[in-house]
Amino acid sequence: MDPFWPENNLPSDRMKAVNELVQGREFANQLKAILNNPKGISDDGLALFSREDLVTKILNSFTNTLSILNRADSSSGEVSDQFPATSHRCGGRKLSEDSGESSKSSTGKDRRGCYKRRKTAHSWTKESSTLIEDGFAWRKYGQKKILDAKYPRNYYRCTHKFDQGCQATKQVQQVEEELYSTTYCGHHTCKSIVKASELFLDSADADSTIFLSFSTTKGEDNISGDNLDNPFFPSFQSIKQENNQDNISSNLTHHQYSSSSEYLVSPDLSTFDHADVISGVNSSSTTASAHGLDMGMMVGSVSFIDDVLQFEFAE
DNA sequence: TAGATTTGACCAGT
DNA sequence: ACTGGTCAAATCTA
Repeated sequence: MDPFWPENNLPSDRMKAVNELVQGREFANQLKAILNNPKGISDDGLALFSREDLVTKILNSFTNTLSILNRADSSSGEVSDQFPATSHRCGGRKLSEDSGESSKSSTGKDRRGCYKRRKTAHSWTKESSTLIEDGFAWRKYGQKKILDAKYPRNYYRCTHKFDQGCQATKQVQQVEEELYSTTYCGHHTCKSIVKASELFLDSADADSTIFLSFSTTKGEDNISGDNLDNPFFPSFQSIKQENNQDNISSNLTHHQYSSSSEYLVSPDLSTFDHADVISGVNSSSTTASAHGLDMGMMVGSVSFIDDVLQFEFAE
């Protein structure tokens, strides 16, 4: 029997899940077509679909599929770490070990500690001198004194963890008086990703400078050879805004990524270990250019056209 | 009063 | 055994 699809699941659920995946594949194909077109413009000169829209659609497809699978999963009385969307609350824990026999639980209905620690998900670390507003809604769920650390570490999860099954988390560690290290784990699959996009799109006004970091460094272990020639493969990593363009070098935030950023239209196949250089920004046309200095040269430009990010790269 | 934060306990990984 | 990640009751706040 298929362990992922027990006998008592409704066939309609299976069909819904399949349909969601088929739809997601279709969106992914459209995205691939766009990525194969360096300018994101079709032959007739018209702009293709918004990449961000497609990414959102694909993520929604996954979220919906997970929800369906979760429903099916809970109805089967099993729990799965693969499908943690909305019922990630102790359902499958071996409660008999604790609830019935353990005397550790003070109330007898204490459910704390009911969790499965996630294996190392995609994560990336960002350091900055201030706490960063990244546009996502975070809920603090823990604070921990870390050995040899001067300050406690704060743990945040996405506010939409339970209503949308978003598994994104972040840890904020104050390293020094004015230095914070934020580690993001997992990607947002919630609607707030739109909010984040709007956040930086809206703020791309003429008075601000947009800093973009690119890297052409290959990942360690999960590069697919087929993608190496894709000009979007080493997609841009981060966006930082500063009001004073004179401070480009001093204000650059250094990022270390092991997967792509939330804003990216990226096949999520590369890893990054170096954020490189911003060359210049033309704020009047909201076009930015950037290049990586070491490991293979990459020059690219990014512009906002009708709220759609347009990428252009040249080797 | 609902949602967010605090905080001690629990548990997984090493 | 120890450390760090997560849970959930208690508490806070808008």
